[in-house]
Amino acid sequence: MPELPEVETICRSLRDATEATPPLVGQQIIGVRLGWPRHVVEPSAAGLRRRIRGQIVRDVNRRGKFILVSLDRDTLIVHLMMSGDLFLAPAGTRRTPHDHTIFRLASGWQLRFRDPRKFGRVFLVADRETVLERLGPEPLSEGFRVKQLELILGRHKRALKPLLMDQAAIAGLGNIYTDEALHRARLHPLRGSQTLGPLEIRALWKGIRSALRAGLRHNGASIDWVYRGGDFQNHFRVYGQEGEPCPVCGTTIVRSVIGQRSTFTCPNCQPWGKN
DNA sequence: CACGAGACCTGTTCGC
DNA sequence: TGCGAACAGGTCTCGT
Repeated sequence: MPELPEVETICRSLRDATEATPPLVGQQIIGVRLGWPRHVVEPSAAGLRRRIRGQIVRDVNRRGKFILVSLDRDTLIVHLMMSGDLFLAPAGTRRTPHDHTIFRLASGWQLRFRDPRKFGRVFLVADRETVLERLGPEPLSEGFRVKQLELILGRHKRALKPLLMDQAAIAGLGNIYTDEALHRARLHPLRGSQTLGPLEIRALWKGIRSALRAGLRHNGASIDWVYRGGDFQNHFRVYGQEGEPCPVCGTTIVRSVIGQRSTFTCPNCQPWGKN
């Protein structure tokens, strides 16, 4: 479930109290259960258990697709990968077989990392930059200007789609939002990054931001059995819409495979070969 | 440097 | 109904 809007939505839900759950900020971690120790990249499982005990959550933020839980001395970093979810639950609540990593809180609540496919990752580090240093810019930040996108596109000689999904180029885009952004920009995913004209670069910049903002407005997308909450899946223009009419021109959306990922395009709005 | 294939995992859905 | 294949929001590593 996790691209930038879904991860951001989860961060907000953890940071802020709701009628159902307390805020994570201010809570003290008193223990950890590691049902799938391979989730932990660093330090060792034993090191994580020892170091995290007693630390209080000071803030919850996001960088790219990473969730950053600021503690007194360290930062707990979680990457949800394909199937992860991070949420608060009362200690008494029954846990599913996929609630592998559980942080026990002094309040009696638990921070649970549920991850059926077990691809997710957990870090506990003093310097978060050791994990985040390779990430590209935040596409929704103030500083992300058309000029910066132009530089990124020009630095490489790659197809647009794999470049946009490269977290070192731009942080936060995944398979869904890349397709949605390219459709908004009316660009084919296989266009060479260095072949775009000024108007196309501006259109791509707008497309990226508007696709992400739309996702955020709907609290992200909930597709499979994973994730709850969001309903952006009901507003996809091309992703998963093979055989359906393009909402812009009515042409039938087609599916192809690019970089081993399903890719959805409108052949009319995003022509290939004719430009 | 750019790209494709394979690995890492489990669950759901689709076709026969 | 049953069973295997295909597929899933991500990233890493290896070979060309």
